[in-house]
Amino acid sequence: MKKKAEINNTPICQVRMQAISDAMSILSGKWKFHILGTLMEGSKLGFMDLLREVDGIGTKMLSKELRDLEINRLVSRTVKDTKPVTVEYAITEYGKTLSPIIDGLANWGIAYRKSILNSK
Amino acid sequence: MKKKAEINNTPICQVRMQAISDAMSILSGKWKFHILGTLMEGSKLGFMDLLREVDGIGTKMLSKELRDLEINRLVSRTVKDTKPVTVEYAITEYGKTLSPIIDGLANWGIAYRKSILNSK
DNA sequence: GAAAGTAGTTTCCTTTTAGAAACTATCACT
DNA sequence: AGTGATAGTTTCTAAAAGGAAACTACTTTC
Repeated sequence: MKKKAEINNTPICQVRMQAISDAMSILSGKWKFHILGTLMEGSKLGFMDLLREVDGIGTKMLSKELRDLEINRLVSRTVKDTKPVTVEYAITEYGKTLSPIIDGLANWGIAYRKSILNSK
Repeated sequence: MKKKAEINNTPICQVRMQAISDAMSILSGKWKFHILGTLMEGSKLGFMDLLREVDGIGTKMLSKELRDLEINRLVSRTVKDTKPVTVEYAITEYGKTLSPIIDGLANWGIAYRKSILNSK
């Protein structure tokens, strides 16, 4: 005689689900992981550097994604008073806490490719 | 005199980036993690069970997301020849390999909430 | 003074994603 | 014969995401 949700009704599950939604809303979009991954490799990159490194991205998306990441304190933006004004984007200490997740995702993706090749 | 991408031009980085794209394309969408998380808690659930457990999802999305997960071998679908036909959805062994990632994401999301509260 | 590099913004358009509601189809119970 | 449960599909629509190209604005170099 169960009509309502049972499994996901526990407070622990609801907190977990909410946490996953939070994390995904911050990391969603086509480019976030690529930008973060690039900044984790080579710290302190300019806008044009990122535009070259992140294959396929355009200025509008790069600008928007960097703003999102900055708002969430995962990336820092520093304007330098150089001759032609330059901007330094870098990953923050807080942003670095994502690296286990990014590594996990990358390794899972690599294993996934292998499992497809092996299953043929 | 660098004009082209340097960091992400290494084969290792390209494989990593591709792997992240692969993983995200499989796990993208609003509901995948919720469905997987639910199936990890309570194995063997029917369509209507999932509809009740996954708060807010509709039949169209549930059906579509389950199909995607099944195609990627993360979820199994078994039709039982019961009186009114029932279907059992369960997470596969392969799907379970995602649990460290889901846990990582959940824990990061929980920490993120806390960091926001503390920074006030 | 024209070209090229810095860092973006704006506009317009297409594609993708998601949701609500209605519908199909089968079976059991009353 | 009507109600309610199973498991979906279909249609129509709205909102979000993404991209190409043009544009701003400033500076240095040729």
